[in-house]
Amino acid sequence: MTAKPTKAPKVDSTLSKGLSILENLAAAKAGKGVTELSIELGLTKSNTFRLLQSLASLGYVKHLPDRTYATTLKTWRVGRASVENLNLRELAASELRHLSRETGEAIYLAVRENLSVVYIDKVDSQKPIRSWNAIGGIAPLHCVGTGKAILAADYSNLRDQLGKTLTRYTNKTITTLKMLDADIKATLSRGYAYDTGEFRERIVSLGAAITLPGGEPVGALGISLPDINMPEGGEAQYGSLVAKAAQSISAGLEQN
Amino acid sequence: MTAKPTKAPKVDSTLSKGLSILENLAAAKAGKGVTELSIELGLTKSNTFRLLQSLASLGYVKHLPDRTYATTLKTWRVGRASVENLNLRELAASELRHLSRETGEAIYLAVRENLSVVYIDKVDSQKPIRSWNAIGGIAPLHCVGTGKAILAADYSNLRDQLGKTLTRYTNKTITTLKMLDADIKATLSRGYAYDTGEFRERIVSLGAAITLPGGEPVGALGISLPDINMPEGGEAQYGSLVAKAAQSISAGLEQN
DNA sequence: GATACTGTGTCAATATTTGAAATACATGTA
DNA sequence: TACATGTATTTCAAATATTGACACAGTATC
Repeated sequence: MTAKPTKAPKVDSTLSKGLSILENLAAAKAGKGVTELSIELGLTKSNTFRLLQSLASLGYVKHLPDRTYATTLKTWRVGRASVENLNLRELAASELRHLSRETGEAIYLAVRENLSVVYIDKVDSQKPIRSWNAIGGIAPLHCVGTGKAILAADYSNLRDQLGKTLTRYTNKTITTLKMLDADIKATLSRGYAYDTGEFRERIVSLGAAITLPGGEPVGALGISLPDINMPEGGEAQYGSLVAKAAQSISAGLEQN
Repeated sequence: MTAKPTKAPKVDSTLSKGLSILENLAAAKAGKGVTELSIELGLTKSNTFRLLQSLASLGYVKHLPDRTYATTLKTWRVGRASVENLNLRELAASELRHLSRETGEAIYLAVRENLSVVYIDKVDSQKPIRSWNAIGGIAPLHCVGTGKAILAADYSNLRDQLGKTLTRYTNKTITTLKMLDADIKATLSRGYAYDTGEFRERIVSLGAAITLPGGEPVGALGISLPDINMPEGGEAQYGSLVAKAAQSISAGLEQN
């Protein structure tokens, strides 16, 4: 599926296995034993054991008293360092709060990663009925507000990377490039992207891209809410709010 | 320094080198080239190159157009996941027991959920007259010890999410942001939060936040008791007890 | 105390990783 | 344009580091 079409990957197997253990452990609620891990990952027990030893020596996992293994916070620290150097979060923080205050809905800061957006920061909704997405969560580029905003900002490049048909998530999802072309055009003329429930049933979102001086998108802001929370004329209102906020951050980048 | 005194470490070198590249790249402000990396890490260029290829195939680093390599957000997501599954209860269990032994009062472990704290663990009071709260119960952030401690640890973010006026529960409840500002300031200087009966009439509580190395709060410890149980000078005594316990858990996180 | 699981250690076979050196590419300089 | 210098890639044979099978050691369960 993620096969590189032109090149043979040729990944170092030790590294690959070690990282897959780390991923598995990081995603686990509780520690796991050698046998359990080896089965899940399709490795031999000895191999799994040795890799765990190595990861433990390196400080990435720890050996719990109940003889299971779990990730340490080193994993977290390494990852955290990498987003800190992308100081978008800092730059966007005040606008996130502003949007939250204005709308009371969930506000997201997202960046693109391949054909998805990754949420790198958010402010939770203050309303009882709310949409939910964890920081670190991902969503497909072609069906959420933030994603479509980024897409629109770099469409000539990104369009070709999308497959011929787009994965459907709801009955509102845009699944053909032709339909997407029209939607992107509308997005550009409006100044914000509008997702009418194309990823999650009944969850709508508005998004606007944060761009570098040259116009290259580095991320996007989004407002996400259950459709029943949407007030009369909310689309235009929230849309222009998010667009203005994104513009303001983009302007801040200029003087960097 | 971290040498295992009894055992030979015997770490898989490929894994070790790969992770050190990842660490180095994550800590870097900008992308780095093969040569630069190989020199910094004391590896040969070929070796570095191959490992970078592998990491790229696995999605942990990306090859930028300027021929340098930088970490992707995958690194961050893996780490983030590990924090979300942090088993706070286990880590905090011994401190909960310790606080219970020292004070005999009800001890709580809480995490934030939007503008409330949720109690995820507790040790019941051993005294006949006691306060009570179920595991899974919630309380507003702005009026209990655990909540105010968390608030204080991330005030710049959380302050704006609070409404203009705060819900009143007792005649002690802090209901304006201005008053809250002052209380948070006092909390920070003391090292623990003090609730004088602001949520439940005549139930006071002390709280201190458990924080990640960066300072981000992941939860809080609290002691809750009927005011008539409070001994002479109990505020400072219990306050510093809970603060010390929370610090100890936080410190435990560091060296993970 | 036997059974059936786990986790941990050993070791030879060999597949995998490695470093040196050759090559390609980019950029700058005359 | 040719040349020089600095990168990034590729190749490939050598050998080391990794691997899986198996043996062993704990623990829990019956």
